[in-house]
Amino acid sequence: MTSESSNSKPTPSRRESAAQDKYARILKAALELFAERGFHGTAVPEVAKRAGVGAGTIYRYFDNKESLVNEVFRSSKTKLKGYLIENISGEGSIRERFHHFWQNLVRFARDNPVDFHFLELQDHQPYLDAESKKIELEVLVPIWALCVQGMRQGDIKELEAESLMALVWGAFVGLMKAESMGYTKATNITLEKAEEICWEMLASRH
Amino acid sequence: MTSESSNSKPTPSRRESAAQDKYARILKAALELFAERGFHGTAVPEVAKRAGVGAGTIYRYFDNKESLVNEVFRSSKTKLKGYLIENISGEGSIRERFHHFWQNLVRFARDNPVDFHFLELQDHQPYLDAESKKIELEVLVPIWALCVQGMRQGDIKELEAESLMALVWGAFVGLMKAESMGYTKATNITLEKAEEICWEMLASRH
DNA sequence: TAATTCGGAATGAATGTTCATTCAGTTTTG
DNA sequence: CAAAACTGAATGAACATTCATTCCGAATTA
Repeated sequence: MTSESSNSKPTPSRRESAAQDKYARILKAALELFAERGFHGTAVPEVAKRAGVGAGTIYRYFDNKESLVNEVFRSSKTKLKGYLIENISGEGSIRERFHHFWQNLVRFARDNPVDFHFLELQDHQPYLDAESKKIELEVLVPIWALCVQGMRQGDIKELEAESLMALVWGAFVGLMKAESMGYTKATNITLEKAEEICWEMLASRH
Repeated sequence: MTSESSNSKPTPSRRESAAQDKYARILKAALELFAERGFHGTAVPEVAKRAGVGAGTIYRYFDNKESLVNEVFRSSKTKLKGYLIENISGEGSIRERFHHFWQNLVRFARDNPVDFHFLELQDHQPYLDAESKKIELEVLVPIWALCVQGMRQGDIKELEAESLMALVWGAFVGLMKAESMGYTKATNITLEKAEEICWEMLASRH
């Protein structure tokens, strides 16, 4: 987006790397504030302050506030997508693949609590643009595939895949939300049990 | 809050009932807009317009915007609480009582989609006052009691009740959210299956 | 190499807008 | 008619965005 010589230079000149760094800092600051206070609750100059740049600088990297939040959203979703595809599309039983999926999800939430909070605890619909919606779907594809194959093999219940996914994903989010609200502590033990419990949601009886 | 004779007559003078009506209209308009655009995304004069009152009138009934959103929150939570306690605290097997709980939840979401959306699809934490937080907990009590008794009887898995509740509640919310995003349709059939699936989350293996 | 020039990047005060809240004047009620 | 309720234009604060100016690394010169 920011630097990027057409094809020639692999030397990222001091100026170029400063720009990359600045872009990243703005994105990070925006993520943190949006996660904490929501889109409308966050003032652009606050983002600038946290990123350590002038307010005007943000508009050199992003068209406007809405485009900023969309890039934040895509960045977080892409990160999530990266976590979720690990080990998933591969071999192994459906149960094993579900185990990988679950672990990936836990790992993502643990490694990136702010991204997770931003992605799940807000209603993004009103400002998402087409590209963001596309990425949103891409994230679901590998999980959907897992469900469908599981059904074909008879390991997973015969129910609309979308609904099953929503139940499992919702359960996980519910648990994380309960933790962030201080109702419970998502220990390793709890998460392992939750995995088993959620698997039972999917697993067909025998 | 608004009228309220110190102790004497329940004769709701024309003025009093007009006031009650106005109060209700403001609350309803605020709920709708907060559900749709969030707290910060909603302008007070918009609420006034939708309620069909002057902007200043809102401040005769509510101290400020934050107190308004808290009253909306309490109103919705109280409504939810009303639905949830029906048939729950009574007799019957744990499974039957779970069935009632589930039906109450479905009924609430069906009868009050806007309240449901408002309650579940927002991050309220930042503006909730003490009384609102208190009501939030009250809603959970009967469900918590169900879990605990179920565990004592050996019908429900031995896991922190808070975590189990979070999983089931989250699963339901996930399903509703998927529907509101157009990923799936929460038909009666789907909801019945979802009930069975969620019960299996709770049920101890014999 | 040291001095000078150059152009895009960065800045933050300035701008016009939107918002929560107030209040002076008007209407309704009893 | 006095008191209370209501109204929406007015107010000042906060906001998103702009833009005249400054800054800085690199290219050019000597």
